[in-house]
Amino acid sequence: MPYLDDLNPAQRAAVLALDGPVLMLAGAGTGKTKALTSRIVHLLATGKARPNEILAVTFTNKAAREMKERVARMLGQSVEGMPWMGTFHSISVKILRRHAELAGLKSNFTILDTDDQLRLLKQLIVAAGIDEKRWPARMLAGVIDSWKNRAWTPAKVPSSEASAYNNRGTELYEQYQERLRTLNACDFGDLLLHVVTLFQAHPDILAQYQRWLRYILVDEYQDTNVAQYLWLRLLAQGHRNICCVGDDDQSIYGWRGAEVGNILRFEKDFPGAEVVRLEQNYRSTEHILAAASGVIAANAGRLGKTLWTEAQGGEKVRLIGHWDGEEEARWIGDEIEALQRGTRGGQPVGLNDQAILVRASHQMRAFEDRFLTIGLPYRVIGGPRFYERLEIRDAMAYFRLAVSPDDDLAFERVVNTPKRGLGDKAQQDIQRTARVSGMSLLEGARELLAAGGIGGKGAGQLRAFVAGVDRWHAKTLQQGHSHIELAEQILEESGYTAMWQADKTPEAPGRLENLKELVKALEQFENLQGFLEHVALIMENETEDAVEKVSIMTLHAAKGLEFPAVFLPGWEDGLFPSQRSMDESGLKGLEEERRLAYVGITRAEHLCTISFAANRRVYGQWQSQLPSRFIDELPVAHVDVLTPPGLYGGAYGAAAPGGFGGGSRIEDRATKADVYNSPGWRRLQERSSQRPVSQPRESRSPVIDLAAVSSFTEGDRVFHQKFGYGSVAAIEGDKLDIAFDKAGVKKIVARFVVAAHEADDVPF
DNA sequence: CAGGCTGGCTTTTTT
DNA sequence: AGCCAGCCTG
Repeated sequence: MPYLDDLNPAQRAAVLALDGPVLMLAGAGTGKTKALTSRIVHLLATGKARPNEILAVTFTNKAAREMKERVARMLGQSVEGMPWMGTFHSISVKILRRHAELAGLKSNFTILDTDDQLRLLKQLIVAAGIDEKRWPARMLAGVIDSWKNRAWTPAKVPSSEASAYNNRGTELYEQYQERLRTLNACDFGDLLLHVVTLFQAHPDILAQYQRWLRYILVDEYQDTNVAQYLWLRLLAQGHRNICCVGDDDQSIYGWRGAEVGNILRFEKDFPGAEVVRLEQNYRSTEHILAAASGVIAANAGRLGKTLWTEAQGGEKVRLIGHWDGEEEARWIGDEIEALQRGTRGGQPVGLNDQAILVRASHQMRAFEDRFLTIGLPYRVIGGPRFYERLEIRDAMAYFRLAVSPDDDLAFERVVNTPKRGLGDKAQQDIQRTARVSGMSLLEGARELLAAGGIGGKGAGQLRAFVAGVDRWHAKTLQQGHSHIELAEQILEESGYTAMWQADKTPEAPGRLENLKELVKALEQFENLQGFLEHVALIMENETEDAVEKVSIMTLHAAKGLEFPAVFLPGWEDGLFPSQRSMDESGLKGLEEERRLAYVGITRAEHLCTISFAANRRVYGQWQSQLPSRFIDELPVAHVDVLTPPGLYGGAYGAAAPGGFGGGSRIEDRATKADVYNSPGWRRLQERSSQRPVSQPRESRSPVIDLAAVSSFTEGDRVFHQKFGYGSVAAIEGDKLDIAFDKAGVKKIVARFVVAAHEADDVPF
């Protein structure tokens, strides 16, 4: 078994314990995925299970894909034969399609995304005569989601929740479920919920799956919610061969229903469970690990793990304070360039190997602005995703309508997009006609037209729209017709493409580009149906870039990733830990924030730089900030303080041995006199005075595109990917001051913009 | 029906 | 400060 030789003792123990319940506590960077995949390979190699008898569950498609690839690589063959490897949701859909009728659905039910869900709820809210302003649909969606996360059907919502959504929550939840059933649709929460209720109501079906799925593996167990927990427990009750992998210290999704409790009480749920701890870290230096451990140690109720590494030395975690957020961004930009060139000492660090991890996405802006100015390539991870974009959702609605003409939500979305002269009045008439006759909106429209119930110009256009849907639908039923051509035809004939071609806003060219990409994505599918099914569950858009870029993302988005150099800006109380988190969830919230800090630090392999600013604009108001309480928890021995003494912040650095602060209570930091007289603070001062704050660097930008510099003159019209159209107001070397039509004046490096006329003819 | 104005909100996000 | 939704006006 060559794959076993590759493992350390703990990993091997986790792989060899095939039977019975196993909890694999895998710290950051301890080779968790390796152990997990080896375990699957071992199950197959020992003949304990056949490929279709292993249930391997992850949260994200990305994790599922990664697992598939790694197992395939280790086996030297594809994993086509492992149908039960996927996300909770994709596996649930598979189960639910088979038994849809038992959940009151047809097996071709559609899966609604958040947007559809919200529009539906809005309708119910209006119908119930509730002021949507005071009681927003988002709130109701949140309430219903949290109930579904707890596996509560409308009947099971406890009376203690009766006050939810102005006392109308339960009632609306019931109506919503009713509506979904009529539409033959599910939201994401339903996928899990229906499977759980199905298993509970039909022991025979459950037993069948229990018999089938002899071995169960679960990744990121600390992120499971109650519904997922029940889902797993029901399935695992058969053979009790369940292996859950997770790290309680990395549980950061409590706010969306994840229960750390699930992992904490695993041993109670599964008596006799074997617990294996993976603690040898292969990712980070000892200083980085020590810093992370120092912070997380402040959390109570941990299962407890101590990461260690054989790696010696390395750089300490760096800590620096700045005057404000802009200076912080400037300094980090300089540091990144210095690392890239290798002028900071040590090997050059490529931009792909550097990341900035922020608490909240609005923090990204300062960095984007700065990087645009200095021409530092960056990529933002986790922005709006491809399939969530307006134009993609519109196009998808057209496709849905072609496939199922009775899809009312799709009908509503596009009946007047592009504008067909069908305003509120016309649409309400259609709705009413449909409701009265108990038909779909499309049929309602048809009937209304026949009855002459639609006025003047709208009538002709609606007739054309209905005829279009009929035509497209007929084509989806024909064999041998190219679905790609059909898609193009739909976008063309509906006037949707033309709508964007006529649009002169800066986003229009990009949207046309996206539509082209959408059509291209169809190539990988047999037909439109297959494509729609895929998109409902797999909302992702991973683009591999040829150009090296720094990554900017939230701490949440960074989980599971690693980078040689990591910057953690904005470590200020209120921002990180987030005030809102503490207000809403108290100590629990604070502890989750602390785990977020732990996740952040442990992303770093070699260099981790934490920073904070003394002043920051919050909602447009300048505020003076205190350094994060987490900074007090960093062990002094593993941190280099780069901040000039007495300058900014200044509140960190009390005398307690081993840490910067004596505690995390605000009162502690208020006694500044003590702090400044303390040995700890003097030590900090001595250390930081030995080094310049940041070495002066020769001025920046390795690559200057001379062609770009010379090709603009003042007054030129230009186009920028993010800011749209504008005119050149001033030129300074390779930098342009551009007055954007929408975004105001910005300083931008010339190679980031194109002449406006070039942007105009993006072909479609 | 467009376009402009005002008022309210503002953490994290996968499926 | 900036974004969005809803409202009013032309």
